[in-house]
Amino acid sequence: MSKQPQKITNTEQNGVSVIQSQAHSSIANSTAGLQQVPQLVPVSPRGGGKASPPSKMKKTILDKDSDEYRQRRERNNLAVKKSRMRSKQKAQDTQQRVNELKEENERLEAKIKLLSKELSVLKDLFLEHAHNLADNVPPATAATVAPGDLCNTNNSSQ
Amino acid sequence: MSKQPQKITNTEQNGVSVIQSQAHSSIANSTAGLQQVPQLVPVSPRGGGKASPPSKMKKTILDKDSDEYRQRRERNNLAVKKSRMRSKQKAQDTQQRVNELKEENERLEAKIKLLSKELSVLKDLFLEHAHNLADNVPPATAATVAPGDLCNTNNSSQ
DNA sequence: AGTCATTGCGCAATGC
DNA sequence: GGCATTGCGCAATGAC
Repeated sequence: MSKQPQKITNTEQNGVSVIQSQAHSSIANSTAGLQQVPQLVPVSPRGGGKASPPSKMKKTILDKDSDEYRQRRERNNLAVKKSRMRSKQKAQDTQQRVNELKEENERLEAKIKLLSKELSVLKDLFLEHAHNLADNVPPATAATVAPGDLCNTNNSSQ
Repeated sequence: MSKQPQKITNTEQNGVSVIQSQAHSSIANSTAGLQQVPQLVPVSPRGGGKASPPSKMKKTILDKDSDEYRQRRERNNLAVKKSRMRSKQKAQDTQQRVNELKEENERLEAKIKLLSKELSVLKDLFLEHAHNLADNVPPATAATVAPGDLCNTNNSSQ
């Protein structure tokens, strides 16, 4: 969201475009030789001889052709790649976890069904028996059971 | 500590795409007034009469300064952004799904525990009663129960 | 001050 | 032709 009718394409600095190149030297560009043309080197930060720490200015402009720059880039590229790989892996793992959990869920649900069934059978049996007893002789332990407590097949937890 | 980059995978943005040759050039881009050097025309990829549609050669080299090019880029950038947003959203959703499933899992597990408990209580009661009966009078329906079937609290599915 | 890790972004190739 | 995906490099920023 947000797009203006403008074709900006570049990372401009805070007002100072730091672009510099040229000198297509050799540097081991095993990657590829690039070259940019513009050469805009910002003047020194401040004509002053002093440098105030609490200041908030851009640091040394980075030289694109610098050896260090290239090295830094390369390292970062590597790090980026690593990071992305890891990120992707994680996403994949998460997805798999979902599948596993789903399976587990089904398993549990099946178990619940089974237990419920067992329970209901047992309860019915029990009730039936209790009736029989009541029909003939006064129950002994049967009455102790408190059927109301165990007879709710529909277990409602929260 | 890791490895050294040694691949020549480079598709730098600035430097044109290195399709299959080592042609690269181009310049930068800028936002404000920076001139570019739109002079970059890779030679024809195939030296031949070409003109065969079914051929698999690169098409006209794209001009960076072309209006259409810019437009195409802009569109793609938009699409990319959208795609990435969606991707991220999806990952997030998946993560949440994991959480939900985990919760559900716990719930189910608790329920199982409860049912198991109920079942065991009922069974014990039942057995006890059966014993009582056996002690006094020969059982009637109690024998029909086949305790072995219902007494495995530890339900082991597959 | 120095390093790696993350992240937004644009480019280009490629898959529909 | 067009959008969607994806890998990649760059740069800013975060976390040590």
